[in-house]
This record gives sequence, structure tokens and C-alpha cells, in this order.
Amino acid sequence: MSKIRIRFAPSPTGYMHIGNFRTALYGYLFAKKNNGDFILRIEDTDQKREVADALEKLIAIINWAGFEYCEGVYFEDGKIIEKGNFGPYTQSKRLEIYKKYALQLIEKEKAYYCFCTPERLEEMRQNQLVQKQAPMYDQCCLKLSSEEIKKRLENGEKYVIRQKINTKGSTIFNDLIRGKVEIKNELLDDQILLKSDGYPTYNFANVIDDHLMEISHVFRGEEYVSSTPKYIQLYENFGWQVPEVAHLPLLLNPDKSKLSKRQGDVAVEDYIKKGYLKEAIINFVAMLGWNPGEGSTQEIFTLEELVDKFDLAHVHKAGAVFDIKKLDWINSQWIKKLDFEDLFARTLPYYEKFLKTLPSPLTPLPNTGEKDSRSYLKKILTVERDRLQNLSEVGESNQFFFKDTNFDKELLRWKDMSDDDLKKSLEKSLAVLENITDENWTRENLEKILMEKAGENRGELLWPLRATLTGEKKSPSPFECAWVLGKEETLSRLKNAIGKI
RNA sequence: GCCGCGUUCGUCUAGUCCGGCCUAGGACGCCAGGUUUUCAUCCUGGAAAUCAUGGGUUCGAAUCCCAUACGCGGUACCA
Repeated sequence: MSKIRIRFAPSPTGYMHIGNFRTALYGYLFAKKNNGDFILRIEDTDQKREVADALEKLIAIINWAGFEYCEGVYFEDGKIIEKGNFGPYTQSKRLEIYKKYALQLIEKEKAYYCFCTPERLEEMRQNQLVQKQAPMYDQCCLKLSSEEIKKRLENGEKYVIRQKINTKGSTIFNDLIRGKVEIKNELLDDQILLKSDGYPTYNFANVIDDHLMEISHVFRGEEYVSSTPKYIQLYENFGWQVPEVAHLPLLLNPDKSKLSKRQGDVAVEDYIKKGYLKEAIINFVAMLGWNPGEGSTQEIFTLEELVDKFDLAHVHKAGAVFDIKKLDWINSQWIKKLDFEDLFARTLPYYEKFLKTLPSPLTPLPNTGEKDSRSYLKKILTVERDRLQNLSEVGESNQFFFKDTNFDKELLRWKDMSDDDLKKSLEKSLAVLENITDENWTRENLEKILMEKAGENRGELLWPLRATLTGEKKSPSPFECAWVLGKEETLSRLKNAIGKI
């Protein structure tokens, strides 16, 4: 058996569609699992859709996700480069190759020149639609004599090259996910292989490149199922071996239509921006259409585990609705699971962004006895970690760590406490906290000492203290807050409140 | 319209190939209780699928066969 080679072949359209991302993931998993090659090819055959920087961004996402590939297009030292023995891997650099093969097909009478204008094609299509016929090319240019073709070519007339489809019988192919698929050939259109701008269509370039690059397995979305017979005819026309194909189920909107921009975010970049970890996105997207089978109830997977467990037999045939709630849950699981320093490094940008949204952050950050704000942020993250659904929420629900709190006597009051008792409670906290030395100012100690002092009626001591420190109804425990704020800031907030009662 | 593919709790799914262990299991979400001064985390429990529908085969069907319905996809000088 020849080597397994899978390619991921995106178009640089400006962003990475999450469905496309999953195609990349499955291809990567399958290649790795089977010790095969994973290759990145760029399908930039649509000049109208060219977007600046799209290629760099696309490669950045692949790298970010950790889908290592051994051949194809790379972005290194600010430059786009290519590596591998089957290049170029950028289709716009392969125009001569496509032309050569298209001409070969014409010689074999499996393709022909077509001079029809887009206008004529559109009119024809409308007529067919009105007559309730399937829109299909009428093979008008197939009837052209070789002299006429030669003349029009010499006149510099615009042309495309069309595939001459064999419409007899039907094509049967084995889909690795769906099993046998049969499509009648009479339904196939004489599709365009080479466009008038000299670029190939996706349909043509794919076949040529997959063969030339010795791709063994083609992974692509379900939307290509009905085009597959046309590709197979192409392989057969050239006398090439047809690769194995696997058509992946679609990702769906909540209304079951194909996942689209209109109903939420579809770009991987959007999810990164919102603070979803790559581990969570990969984990989630992998489970949309695949499961480990054998009664496994495991929900959280690393990339390595996925590589180990992945198999085509458990890929679903039906599309899967993209449920953001489950992504949120998986993300929160990963936030808890990740190594703290790693998590902090990834969270820092979100903290910095958050800091900028504050109208007047405490400047400098509360005097915590720390040398820099970074260690202060670390303490906050320790406290926030279990509460985060995604990284961009950082800081938001704990703004009191960054700015002064408003004094609200009613909030401070535990049940129907009198002003006098309230004051006594805060003074008691103050007295206790004042006696704790800087080195004993740890979360554990604060909890131990305060719980001890609070005794039976913990609410009477702890509620006013927490409310004083945070100015919020719902927030982390007073121990955590006092620990993060540090001794000096904690005492200052307490004294301030006592003075106002 | 035509063609293709699909259909198990609201959602992701196990089970389907090799019928009985399925009065259909897990997870998210939801609800209730416990833990917590509060929130979150965590723990326990609950509601939630007549296995799209109808027929057939069989002692027995989510599982095999047929039909129907519904959904989605394709039908481009887009990929």
C-alpha cells in the first residue's frame, strides 16, 4: 500500500471557516494516526476573491492549532515560502501545468474549447429553469469545426475549456464515510476546467494536483458529493488512479441549514478573539460528527488523544448543529485543566484589553506589596479561573480589583443589623486583619483566621467584610478578595467604610 | 424542478455492520437538592427520545427490507 498523504487545501478568502477548520483537523488526525503526510496546499484560483494578508492569516491559524504539516506553504520570517518535492503548492503558480493537462484532454477529445459568453450562458440557464429543466450547458461549442476553433483562437477570442462528460451509465464510488454512492452520468454538466482568465476551476485543479502530489485520501465537505463523478471521469480520462474519498458531514446552524455568517460567528478568528482556547475549539469541533465509539464517555480530549483515537468508522453521516453552549463548557473545562503559567500567558492579552476599557483604573494598581502588576493579575486569575467561561470575560465581574468601590451601607448590612453592629463587625475584621503579618497574608491563613474569629454567625462578620472589599453582591469569598487586594489596600478599604457609617 | 445524502432526548451523541444484554446509555443545557456568608466551582438527583412515519420479515427490530414524509446539500468562468 502506498503512503498515506492528505492535503488540506483552503482558499485564502480572508478568514478560516470553522467547518473548513474541522476538515483540516480530521485530515490531520487521519494522517498522523496512520503515519502519513499532511500537506498544506493553497487554492487561490479565484482572482475575484483575492484578499490581502489572507494567506498569512490562514497559515497562522494552522500553526496556532498545531496542525503540523511536512510539505506545502509556510510563513517564516515574514515571508511566504514553500517546502516539499511536489511544488509549487500554490495553485496560482501552477497555471502552466493545468493548461498542459487541459490541452492533453482536448487532444483525447475529453475536453473542448468553448467561446460562449457569460451572458449567453446565463440566458440559456434562465430558459432551462423556466422550462423546469436542469440547468446544463447545451454543448453549443462542441459542434464547432476545428477550422473555426482555430480561427477564433487566432482572433484572440476569449475561451474556456470544458470537460466533455460521458453521460452514459452511472458512476459508483465508495465513500469512506457514506459507503457506496451512485450517480447517473446523464445528470453531469460539461463543467469548465480552465477559465477564460487562464486559471483552473477548483474542480480541475484539485484533480490534477491531487494526482501529481500523490494524495492518497481526499477529505472534503459533503457539498462535493455530487461533483465527485466528474472528478472520477477526469482521473479515468488521464488513466490515473482515483484516490480514496471521504465526504465530511456539514456543520449546521441551529435551524439546520449550513453553518453561515448570518447566524453567528463562523470564523475561527472570531472564537479566538472571544477567548476560546485552541484546545477547546479543537476538542469541540472534533466531537461534532465524530465520537470515540466503544461506549466511551470521555468528553475532553487533547490533540494527541484525538490522533490516537480517531477513526473514520465513527465519523457521522449527518450534519451536526454547532452548539455554542457546549463549546462554552468545554472551554471552561480546559481553562481549569491548563497549566497555570500557560493559562496566564494566554490570558494576559485579555487582561490588558480589559484594563483599557476601564474609565479610571487604580493607578498604580492597588498597593499589594507586589513589584509589578503582573503578579497582581496572576492572583486575580487564580481567583477567577473557576468562574471563566472564556478568556475575554476576564476582569469583568471582578472590577473591584481594579478600581475603588462605592460605599453602600445597605449592601454592607447583614440581615437587619443595626449601624452600631455593622460598625462593630467591620472594626472586628480590621483588628483581626491588622494583626496578620505580610508573610502570613495568604489565602489559606486568611480563611483559617477569619473563620475562627467569625464563629457560629459567620455571616455577621464575613458578609460586611466582603461587601466592603468588593462593593458587590456576588463575588469571590472575602478571603480571596483580601488576599488579592493585599494587606494595605484591604485595611484602607475597611477604614474608609468604618469612617462613613 | 431534477439529483444526491441524511433522520435516536432541545443540542452533541452511544447502540445499527454481526437483530435479543435497550422498559434506549452518556454529555451539554434546563430543573431540584447538597457544599459555599453570596456567586462560581464541585457533588447528588430529576425531567427530557413511542429510536422521522407507515408497512413488512422474525418467536423477537432503534438495529434487516420496502415505501412515504421531512430536512439539508448540489445543480456557477465559487470553492
